[in-house]
Amino acid sequence: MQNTPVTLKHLAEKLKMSISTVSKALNNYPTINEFTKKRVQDLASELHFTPNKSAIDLKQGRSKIIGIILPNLLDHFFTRSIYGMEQLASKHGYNVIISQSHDVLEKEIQSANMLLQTRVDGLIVAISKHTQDFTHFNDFEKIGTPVVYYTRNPSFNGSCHKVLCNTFQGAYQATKFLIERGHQNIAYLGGPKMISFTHDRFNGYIHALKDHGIPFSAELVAYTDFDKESTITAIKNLFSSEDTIPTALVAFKEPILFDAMKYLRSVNLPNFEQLECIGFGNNSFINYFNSPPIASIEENPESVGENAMKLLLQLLNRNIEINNYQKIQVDCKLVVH
Amino acid sequence: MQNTPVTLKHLAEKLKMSISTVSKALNNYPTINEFTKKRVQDLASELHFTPNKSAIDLKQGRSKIIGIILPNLLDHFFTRSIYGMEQLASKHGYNVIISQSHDVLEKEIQSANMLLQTRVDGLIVAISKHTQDFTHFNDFEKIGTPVVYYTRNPSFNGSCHKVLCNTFQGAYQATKFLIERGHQNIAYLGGPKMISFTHDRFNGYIHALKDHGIPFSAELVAYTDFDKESTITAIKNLFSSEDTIPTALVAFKEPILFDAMKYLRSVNLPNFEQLECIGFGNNSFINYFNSPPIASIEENPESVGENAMKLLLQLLNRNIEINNYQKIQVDCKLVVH
DNA sequence: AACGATGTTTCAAACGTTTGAAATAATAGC
DNA sequence: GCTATTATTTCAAACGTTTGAAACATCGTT
Repeated sequence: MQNTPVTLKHLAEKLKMSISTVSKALNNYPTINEFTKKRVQDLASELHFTPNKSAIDLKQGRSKIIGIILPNLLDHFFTRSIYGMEQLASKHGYNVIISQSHDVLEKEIQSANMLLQTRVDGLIVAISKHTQDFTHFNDFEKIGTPVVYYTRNPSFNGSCHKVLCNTFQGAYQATKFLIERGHQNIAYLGGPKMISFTHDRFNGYIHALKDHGIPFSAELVAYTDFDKESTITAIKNLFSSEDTIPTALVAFKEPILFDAMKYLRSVNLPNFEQLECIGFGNNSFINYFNSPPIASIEENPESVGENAMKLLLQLLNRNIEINNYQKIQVDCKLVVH
Repeated sequence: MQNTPVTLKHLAEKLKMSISTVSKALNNYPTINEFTKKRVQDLASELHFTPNKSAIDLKQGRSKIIGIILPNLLDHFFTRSIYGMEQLASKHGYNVIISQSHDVLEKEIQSANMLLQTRVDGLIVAISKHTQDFTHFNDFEKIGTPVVYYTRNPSFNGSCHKVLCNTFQGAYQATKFLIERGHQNIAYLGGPKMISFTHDRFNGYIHALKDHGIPFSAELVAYTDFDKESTITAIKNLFSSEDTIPTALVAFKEPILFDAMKYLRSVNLPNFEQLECIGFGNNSFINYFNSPPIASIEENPESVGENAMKLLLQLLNRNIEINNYQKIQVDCKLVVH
């Protein structure tokens, strides 16, 4: 009933050899005699020796930890992206620490400081929607810790590494799909204007219209701030004009779309059953919907996460120079239900 | 453009004082002159001094980190429970490291070892569904690190700390609710038999029937292994007998319930619209369902998480002796939709 | 018997902190 | 002007590792 962890020193004393021999034996140094190695390793596993990570990290000046800061864990996009990151990280001997900002700048700064103290070897971050100032992230780069931004595109131009969803392409594809199904009046329901990709998505929508010779109508576009009331207001606007009643809808994010559809059903929109909707997300619960959206724009979060981690690992291995800023886009995929 | 983190030594040299003075000034020791403190603190923040956590942890023999091992982050139960844990932990100066086992024993052991090396101060764990052997967790207690099991009840009896959902009470309430709405043929769709609370839930169901004088019928009970096929088989069984067609259903977990409802709708079950269902979970997407279950059993994961963390903190502060094993149950709440 | 060569182990410093004890400085009392 | 007291700073060891350099052991050559 030992109450304190076994150390190299303990092992050394029991085996009557020096600490360095024990250390080297455990790390399989070629200069150490094979028989000695066996003796050491046997005792180590017998006593459940577990090296003290703090000591190693301190000595080595690295932590083998990747920090991840993201808004929250309730959005499946993020949890799925974590999956991609973790897989790759652990394959390269890194662990991850996840910290939620809850989309609050204050908390994001706290998380950053925590990870700075932890001396993470690298940082992957989906910034909060309020982040305009980036000094809390610059601190990492100042000490040589690479930072990769993902999903949420920071507002400064160029001088950072980023991995983004090709959200333009996603919106384009969805719009095109609806056009090809014969729709002319396709509405676009956008998200908060402060989020970077709100505009990219809008552009995808616009370009698809243009490429197919469909005139753009401002009456078919509205924005919501994510909350239910604001979504309903937007939807009311979209469906209020006499001449251009939407027959299809592309929405910024599925929960918004669901709110919209629920509302439209509740007010008995004429031709509700004919209305064809597509949102970003591909939420797994769509399977259970009674009248699901016709398709979803799958953003492949696992792949986004994996790409972000891959880039970070390349930066850590100096396969890519830290100031050779990269921008990677991961394509979306239209999933028809 | 400094490329290495600022240390106490740097500060000491710049200020021409000893490292200990700097350290004590930053830690606000009463013996240090106020003016000195100010000088030190000013320079520290000017140079963005960030203490090296590895060094502190090593010196202090603790990490101020709580390890959390759980099956996955895709289940909202777990992400919501994390919220409760994190809140409380950070209030007490602890950070958390989350590690997913993906319900695979192998990965759970890996996670445990990682956290053991990290020398977490405490561990909270929802065991994988295959965990029978607990040696990888006993290693923590051997070195005095308290372990709290939550949600998933380990199979050994008594000698561990645990925080569980009062899943018996949840099932009881749901069943009672259905009885009071006039149902006599209430089916129970259970989960995998290896998961501890499958049986507790069944017992809740049984006791509610008994307390209200409704005879138990084995034909109204079936089990699924979580996958869709197995759920459908179970549902077929439940609805196959002539005399006892269920008019209500209590299900082990909402996704299972959704699969079941989807199937029943697809085969045009007579009186499908009258069928009243309740599942464990209270998934937020139920809001968007066209014909939602009549109610949900809300397991209050935030509260479960918070209670687990609270217990762990009490163990860390020695407000509760480590071998004074605690069992805490958190009540469920029936949410009518 | 002395000499390398080779194989194996140990020494000792370092990583960045913390902290009790010791040293020094400043001040007051007489 | 000396001592006692108090305020402030510094010393030095320690936490558990890693690792290049140095030390030691063994053995075959000549």
